[in-house]
Amino acid sequence: MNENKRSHRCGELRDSDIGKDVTLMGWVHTQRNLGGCIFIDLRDRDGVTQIVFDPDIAGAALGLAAEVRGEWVVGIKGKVRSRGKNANTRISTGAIEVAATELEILARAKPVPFPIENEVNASEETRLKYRFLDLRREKLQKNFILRHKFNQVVRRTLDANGFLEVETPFLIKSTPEGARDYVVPSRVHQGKFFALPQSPQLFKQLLMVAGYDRYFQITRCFRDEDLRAERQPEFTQVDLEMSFVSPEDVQNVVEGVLANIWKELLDVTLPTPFERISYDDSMNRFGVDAPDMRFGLELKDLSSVVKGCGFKVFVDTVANGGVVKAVNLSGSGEWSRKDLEELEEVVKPYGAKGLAWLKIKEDQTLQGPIAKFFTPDDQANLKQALSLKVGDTAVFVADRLKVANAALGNLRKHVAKKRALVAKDQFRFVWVVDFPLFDYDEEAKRYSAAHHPFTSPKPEHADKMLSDPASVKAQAYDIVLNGIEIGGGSIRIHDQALQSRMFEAIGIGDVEAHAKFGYLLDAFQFGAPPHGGLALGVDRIMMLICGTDSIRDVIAFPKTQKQTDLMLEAPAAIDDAQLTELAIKLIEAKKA
RNA sequence: GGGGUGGUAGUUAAGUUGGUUAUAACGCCGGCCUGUCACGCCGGAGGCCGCGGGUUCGAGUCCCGUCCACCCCGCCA
Repeated sequence: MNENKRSHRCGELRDSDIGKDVTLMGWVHTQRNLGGCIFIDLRDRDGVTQIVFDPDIAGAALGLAAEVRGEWVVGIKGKVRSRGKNANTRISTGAIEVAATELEILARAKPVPFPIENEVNASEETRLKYRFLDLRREKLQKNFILRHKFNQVVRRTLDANGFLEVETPFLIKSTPEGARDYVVPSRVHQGKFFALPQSPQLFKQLLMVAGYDRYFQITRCFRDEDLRAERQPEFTQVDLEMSFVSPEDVQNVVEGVLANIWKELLDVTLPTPFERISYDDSMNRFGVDAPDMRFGLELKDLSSVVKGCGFKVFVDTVANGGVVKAVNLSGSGEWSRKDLEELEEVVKPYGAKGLAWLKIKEDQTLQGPIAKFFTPDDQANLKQALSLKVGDTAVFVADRLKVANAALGNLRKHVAKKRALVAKDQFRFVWVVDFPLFDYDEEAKRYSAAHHPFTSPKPEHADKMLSDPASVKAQAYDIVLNGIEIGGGSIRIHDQALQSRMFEAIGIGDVEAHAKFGYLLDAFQFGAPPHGGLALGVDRIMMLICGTDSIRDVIAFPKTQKQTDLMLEAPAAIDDAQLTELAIKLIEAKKA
């Protein structure tokens, strides 16, 4: 075994290989010493093969095999033979075993802190500290094999569509809008800082100006915001941009990419084109801008129905400009008082002050704490508006529109999950289109860009940008899968005058705009083609493909919720010499 | 920044109204065992009960603070 060469991988041998002399190398998954003979399950990322050390043929290797422990790295030579009726049907190589004649210990291993098995027993903390061991688990290896394939399909498909892969810089300039930037000090220019890109947005637009029509990149983006189960401080996007296109052109390309991915990774044929829903419809019917349309439980606005009823909370809310929205929970089973109290807890984090409910009794009358406030006429109207039948339960939130939508929109997702209303392996893609161009920032008392400030308004709305910003729709679109936003994009502004008007609308003056984005505005003076694009969130898509709830299962070396790396113990202090070189002095440095 | 859940042996967990020597499983170490595949059987070692205070005759258990992990809200153009 001097050459360190394998003849096969550990998932490869079949009964057609019986009789062959083979060399396998890998990790000792388990060792079973029966006294006379010893079995070793040898593992690599390809699979597991049973090695048997038979005293009749193993010779000196038998004694060595007795010493071997879990996760040692070994090489073995031997002959493939049938396991006959001892075959193991649970592994791909189960029909055969290798009768070893030689064993070489390539690396010993300390006892591992947790077993290398698919069923995760160890805590997240332990797993992250020993990430290189966690990554040995078959489940994670499968995820990263799929992620590799994802990248291959993206590159192949976009290449076939005439896209060029171009790399853009990581050390760039901090921008005022958007998320918090990660910042890198400059040694050469003391007191000045680079920022890491939140996305390659401006570069891809400059590439369009440069004539590199149809650009793409699979690239890292950095945002210094707090984490969630589906959010990491550095994450990966498939970023793409095209010139001389409509939103539909971009959407077609993206549908083609996603269809190829689902076909090749999951053998699922996606029906195209995907469904489309307007932002307004999505908010009205589902309460959120990323609707999960795999199940019903749609929201209904009952403001006009209840504005004259006897329930003061509803009446006052509507009179003060709020809304009363409701969801008929029919089709999700019986709801006890205790269940409904739990739902109230679901809704509270979104600012809802309470969750009213009504049930329809056998005799068609309403039951519930608020039932007495409704006249027979009101009751009839409610029943009709919510399509309430005997046995149904409806829940109500009365609040500002934003709160009512968020509360009930997330409640319906919660109910669907809890009551298992969604069939497994269902993929419902939908385009959400006609987003508003602006958001009103209630704290700053001004409008800000809903998507980003380079998003083009719908042409017919462009003249209302300053006079009636709230009504302006953007040529912006998100792609949503099963209620999760997996990508978004827009047609961009390519006209310098329009771009200036956009900055004006969001309160960025000429001077500031030129200071921050001068290079883009300059570029627009030298022949900018109409262009648009989109970015896909690779990590979130991989979560859905791999069927996991944690983004850490699809990122090889992820960070904790507090943005640390438990394996590297990063971030870490740097020494004084480095600080001096950067001309940085720490103030009130929190002791690590 | 706020809310919630958790932290006890290498790992995962149990630990009663505060009360003698803190349990179990897996793993680890030693012994036996020739068809196992979660091998089996016998024996053994292994503890800063996250950390720091406090209450108490006495704290894994009660109180205060703090650190870490996870989930959620805010935040994420």
